[in-house]
Amino acid sequence: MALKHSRQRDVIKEFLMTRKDHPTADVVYMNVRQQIPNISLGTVYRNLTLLADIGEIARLRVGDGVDHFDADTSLHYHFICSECGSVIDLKMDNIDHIVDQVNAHFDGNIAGHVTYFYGTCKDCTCKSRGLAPQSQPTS
Amino acid sequence: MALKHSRQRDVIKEFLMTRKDHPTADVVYMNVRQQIPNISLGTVYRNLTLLADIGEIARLRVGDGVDHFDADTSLHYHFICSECGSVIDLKMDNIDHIVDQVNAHFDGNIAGHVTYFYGTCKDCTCKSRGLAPQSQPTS
DNA sequence: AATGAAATTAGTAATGATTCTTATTTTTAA
DNA sequence: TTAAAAATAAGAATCATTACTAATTTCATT
Repeated sequence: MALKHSRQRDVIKEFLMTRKDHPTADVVYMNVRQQIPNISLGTVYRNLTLLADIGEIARLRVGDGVDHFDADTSLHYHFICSECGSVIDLKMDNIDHIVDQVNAHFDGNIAGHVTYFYGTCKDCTCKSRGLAPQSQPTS
Repeated sequence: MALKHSRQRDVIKEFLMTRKDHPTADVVYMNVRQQIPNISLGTVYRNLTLLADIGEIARLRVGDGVDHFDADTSLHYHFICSECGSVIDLKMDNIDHIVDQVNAHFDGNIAGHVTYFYGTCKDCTCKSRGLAPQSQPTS
């Protein structure tokens, strides 16, 4: 099944490249409709899956029950805010060495690992201290 | 809302303690029905969630779209076989030190991290080599 | 440029895990 | 014993995602 060009896929990929906040399929759908109003949600899902399968984008599973997508496929790690749910890129060294610790006691083939960090992001930490960065009512 | 005793919850917890393969809610449901035939799937979900919330069991999200549950709440890591989907306990040292690397470049509060390993388990590695441990047809 | 097979799409139905609702039953403190 | 609070069974609802299908688009070959 040779890949054929599609405008829908182009627009999806281009949108994702403009965002560094790791949007969900639904967010991609809502934004891409500004350029292709009658695009189908199924088309968004299919193309996100296809792009992830061929390695052009990354699918992020961060435990919130919804898949996130990232146009940056370089090795990096993510932080998920437990309060607002935002997914933030982290600057840190490669930690693949942790796999070595597993190999020492494990029969089987380790292909890799998934690691993400969670806690409270800067904005939510400020808010909970009553130092809301913008004017936001305390909910 | 003071916790009240319930046989359903007891049986669910007891079942989970007999298993080290991290069953899903549905597997818990099917097994627990042998002791409480008319237990409801909703009751299983509610109690698994409750037990996880009070820390008596752990909820595992391993990226396969289904929650797994573990009666062993001590710190340990898991391996997920990409072929058969089994979730296996790993023996390895605490790797919480990886959080230190994040703190160096991150404004916000890191509460912890989620790490799991994936690849091919021992059994599936053997099978793919044509060394099926039991008599299994090549699919 | 025309042809046609393969790929893609829009629209919609289906799926599957999980949560919610409600009327009924169970627990337990007083 | 009683009654309020908690828990339950059964089923409906939700939500993300996938599957289906008929129509459209792509593109290598005429």
